[in-house]
Amino acid sequence: MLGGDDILQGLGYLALGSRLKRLAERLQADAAKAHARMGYPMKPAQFPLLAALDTRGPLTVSEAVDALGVSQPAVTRTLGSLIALDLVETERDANDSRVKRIRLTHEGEMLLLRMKLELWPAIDQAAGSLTAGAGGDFLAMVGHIEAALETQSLEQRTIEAQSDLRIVPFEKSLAPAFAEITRAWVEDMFTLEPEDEAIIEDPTGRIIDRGGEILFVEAGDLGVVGTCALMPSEGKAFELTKMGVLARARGKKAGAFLLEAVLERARSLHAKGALESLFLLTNARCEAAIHLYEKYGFVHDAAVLERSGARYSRCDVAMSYPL
Amino acid sequence: MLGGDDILQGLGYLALGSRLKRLAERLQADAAKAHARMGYPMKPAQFPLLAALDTRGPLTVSEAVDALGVSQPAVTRTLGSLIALDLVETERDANDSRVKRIRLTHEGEMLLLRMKLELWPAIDQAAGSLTAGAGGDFLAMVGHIEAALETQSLEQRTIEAQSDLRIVPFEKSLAPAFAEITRAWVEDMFTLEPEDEAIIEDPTGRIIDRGGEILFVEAGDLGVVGTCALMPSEGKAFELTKMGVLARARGKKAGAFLLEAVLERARSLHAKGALESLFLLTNARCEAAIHLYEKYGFVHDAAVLERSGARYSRCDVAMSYPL
DNA sequence: GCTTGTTATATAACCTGTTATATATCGATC
DNA sequence: GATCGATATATAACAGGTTATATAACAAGC
Repeated sequence: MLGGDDILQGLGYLALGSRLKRLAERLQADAAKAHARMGYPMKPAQFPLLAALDTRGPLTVSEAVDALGVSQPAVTRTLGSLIALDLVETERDANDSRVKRIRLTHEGEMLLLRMKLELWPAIDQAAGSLTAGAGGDFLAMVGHIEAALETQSLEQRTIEAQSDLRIVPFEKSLAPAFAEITRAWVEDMFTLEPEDEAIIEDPTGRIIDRGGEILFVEAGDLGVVGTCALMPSEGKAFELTKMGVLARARGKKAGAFLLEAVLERARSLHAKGALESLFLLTNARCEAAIHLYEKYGFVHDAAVLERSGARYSRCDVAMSYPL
Repeated sequence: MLGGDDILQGLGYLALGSRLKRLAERLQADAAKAHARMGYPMKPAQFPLLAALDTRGPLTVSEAVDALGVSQPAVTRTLGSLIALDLVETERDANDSRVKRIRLTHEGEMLLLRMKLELWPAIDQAAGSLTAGAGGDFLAMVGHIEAALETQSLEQRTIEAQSDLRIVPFEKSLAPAFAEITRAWVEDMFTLEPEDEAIIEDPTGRIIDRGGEILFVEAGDLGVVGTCALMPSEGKAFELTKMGVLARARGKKAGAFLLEAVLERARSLHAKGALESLFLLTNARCEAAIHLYEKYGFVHDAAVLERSGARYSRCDVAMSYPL
């Protein structure tokens, strides 16, 4: 059924919801087939309610909601379909006419008796055999996850796991931020050269319109605090350039976050055939930056230095990124 | 969210489908919340397709079906919603105009880039924390189950795990079978007494109409091969009686199966207040039967023998069932 | 070159879950 | 005892999965 390798598996925990849903659909479809084969007039969504009535005796709608852990409309609908099959019946409570008490009919009890003896043990055994040899008690793990979700929702856990860094793509209104950030770090360590000026003045013309990209990183309340560009060079070679993060955002790993994003874009452009090679030019005094570049896979490349190093007088280090 | 104890947990593997569905709904709902919080215009069902396009490049609809493991209409619908959001676009294949190739738009690529960096690692980590300490690798187990399902469907496994025994409740057309089975075993070991004759002649009047029950067991091609009755006695005491299985069905455990069903009915009647006590009368020569009764919880009871033993001359053993 | 089966995608109808909201009744308070 | 918030159930609309079937284009054989 699953042809080739499975994308959902590759996504790890991210796609767990989709994956469990897919698995659940299959299990329910097979359970429905088994019930149909035995001639039981039931849909799989109905038997949790039947089972609840069997083990707990008559229940009100609210009690059933509580016992099954599904929404109240889900119970109301299932109830309707079971009444249509004459398997359950309802009566209003004598004391409180809002509440409806659900009980099995005799027919329902007999059907349930047959299912419990004839089919359910087989399904239970079959499902058990699916998980056998999987290296643990699957039901217990599902129970553990349900309990963990009760303690703290996935959404809450996500918020806690999340950093406040955001990626923002270039748009005209961000041109001043691009200039400001670039000026800040260049003037801090070097002096602004004509090449810098030209790019800062017209990022749209020099980068965007020529097929390049500029990304920004935003750090929560601090707003845009960093930028980095992929600028087309000779042929399909691109230069990673103008990477800088404002001093006030140090320590938030904004640089690494931004570099990751830019490299992701470079790989995507490479996959589309728009980009064939990627290099960068820098200066040996930028130790932290060079360390970061190395960490993300850039390698020192003398050939690049020779070919393009003359663009900036400050440039004495060149690196390229293996694609 | 789950009030009190959870019926689905109590059902074991039987309700695994419903339970996984419930869990998946929660995970997807939380993932949707997280995406909404970040301002991404996406529904959780869409991101498997986006992720597939991201990691595999442009895909045809069929390739996406294959990669995601969902049905083709599901992909077609998701595709429609992503096109409406301008995140993907399609083009007809040049060679085969039936096939539609899906690719990310630039906007889609940028959104995906942001999600991949800003949110997905947090969701992945959060979901991972849910399963931490559950005593095993949950993802690996899910993968194992998926693989096991590929090998053999749950339905096939169910068929193999199933015996061919069935329970059939009384109806008029089964009165002759009731008589035949009862005659067979009584006449085999004893002689038919007036009490036997009366019940055999009119099971409806003597048992059913008085609130009793008669169940039959059917063994595949052999048809109905056994029966057993719950007959109202004094007050709310019931007698388990006329239990017999035809010789040709020996070795299929039909007796145990039937007894289980009858006791289930007795417990149900007890829960409703219709039955207060249950006893049976037999003869010491019926060793196999007595052994079975003991196995299922009946205990020898001299008081019962004294009170009701006179009904049959063959009776020298009485037992009662603790409720 | 027409027919006929196969393949790729689209559409329809249904299932079962959800959330949001309506309705009816209860219970408590003024 | 009228009102008003809370509670029990019903209804409506939507989400995302399914199966079954329709439509269009390709491919192969006569």
